[in-house]
Amino acid sequence: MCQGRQRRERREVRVASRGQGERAGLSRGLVLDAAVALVDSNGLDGLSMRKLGAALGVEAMTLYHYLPNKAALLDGLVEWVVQHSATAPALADGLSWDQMLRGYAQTLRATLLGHPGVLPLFFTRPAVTPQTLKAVEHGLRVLTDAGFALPRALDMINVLNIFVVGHAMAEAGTAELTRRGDPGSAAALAQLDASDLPLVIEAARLDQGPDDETRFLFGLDTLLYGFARWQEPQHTAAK
Amino acid sequence: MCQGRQRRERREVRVASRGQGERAGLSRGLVLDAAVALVDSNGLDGLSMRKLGAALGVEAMTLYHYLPNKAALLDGLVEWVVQHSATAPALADGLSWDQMLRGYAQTLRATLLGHPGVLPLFFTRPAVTPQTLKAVEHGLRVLTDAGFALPRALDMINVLNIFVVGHAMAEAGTAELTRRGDPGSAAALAQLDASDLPLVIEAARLDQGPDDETRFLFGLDTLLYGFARWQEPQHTAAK
DNA sequence: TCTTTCATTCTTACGATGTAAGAAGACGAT
DNA sequence: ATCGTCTTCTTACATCGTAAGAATGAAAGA
Repeated sequence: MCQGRQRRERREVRVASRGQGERAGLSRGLVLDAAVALVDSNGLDGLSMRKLGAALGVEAMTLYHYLPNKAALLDGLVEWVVQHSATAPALADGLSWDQMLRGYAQTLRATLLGHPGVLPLFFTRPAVTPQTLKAVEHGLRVLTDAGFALPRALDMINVLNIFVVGHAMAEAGTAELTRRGDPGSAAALAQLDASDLPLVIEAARLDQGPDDETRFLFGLDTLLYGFARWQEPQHTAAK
Repeated sequence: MCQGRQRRERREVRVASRGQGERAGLSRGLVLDAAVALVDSNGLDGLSMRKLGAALGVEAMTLYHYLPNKAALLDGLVEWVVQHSATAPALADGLSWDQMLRGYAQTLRATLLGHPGVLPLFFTRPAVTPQTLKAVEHGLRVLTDAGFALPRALDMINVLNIFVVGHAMAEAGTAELTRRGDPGSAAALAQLDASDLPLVIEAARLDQGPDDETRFLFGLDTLLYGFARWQEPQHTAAK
């Protein structure tokens, strides 16, 4: 195994230690796996080419054989998360259009929250993969079959996506803030005249119970209820 | 340009040229003004302490007299945008609850799109300032007066905020993508079997007309229509 | 077997970044 | 003048993405 002679300095024994000149047996997939793991445990800021290389037992420049640059690595993270998302529930047949959208939204939220570090990338790197297009196609079919006009159906999917990603982002953002002390809001609140904000304070007091998921479901149900308005009546009963 | 014409200029020829040892007359406000201008023209990536210093005719380290670190600078950007937002329309009296929320959402969207580079910061840096709390208080009062339960009203404001910020972010994100070529989606689309996605293709063909604002208003109206469901009937006619 | 080729990995180096530490200049008060 | 204080600059360090090219080892042709 570790046949490395000590011509050079002795390397620290790490997970992926190799002898001198030995190959690491990498691939784009393995690099992305390691990158996601790194981001999951250390956040996006903790992802650098050098650290990723170290996690794989390799120098940073080696990674450029599998990815042209760091932007491609970030694209790969989004792609990875999308491909590891469990889309099966939402693609099941026999669901009504609102059940389908509900399942889709909840699955997407769970997927995104499973990798909060990758989340911000979803805004600037639209994940247009065969898989996501298939999902959109399926969604459009269910919605048009249910009596929604095609452009309307696309708007609905678009709005729903924005809400889900935005809500997950907000959840992950506040979670990260509370994780490291949250110095800002306390100071700002302290210097305010509380008597000027009776409703805010009362609401904060009442609102300690509901968690993020409850709030998410409130928004989701609101959207679905609002969508129903656009369903054209002559199709409501059609298969 | 006209830089380095002399070793040390004593007269103030340009905005940012000072004699040796002369003071720059900075302040936190001026630093933030310059930072916003820099981000507006060069994007978030174009903002570095050195570049910001150069824009102000000062070395990078000088900025640390007005801000403890770069995170505080980013916080300041969010604060700046919030404080320069025109909240007046939404705070006008005599509006129905849905008119108020509509105006608020449209004003917020316009503000955010006015500084797209700052936008991503809104997710991780909740702008809890006296001004925003005042706006929330006003919103809660209008909504409770209109017959919404207080926790429900807070959820509504929360969901609306997420939708507006999320939508603005998506708009700014795709705008930036098209600004620099958008190589990804074309390649992905080309290698797909178009016949598998008839609805997606038809929708894309039909959807060339509506712009971002139309889509935004669709989502906004959907939310407002959905919110109305929670209005408790005994108050609908009050005040 | 030797040699050529090629994929993979490493070394070195450059410019840019955030910022710690402290020196140095300018100014108001004594 | 001397002092403190505010402001600015200088220098330096670790870390970042990555360009250029050398070194290694495996596979393939001679």
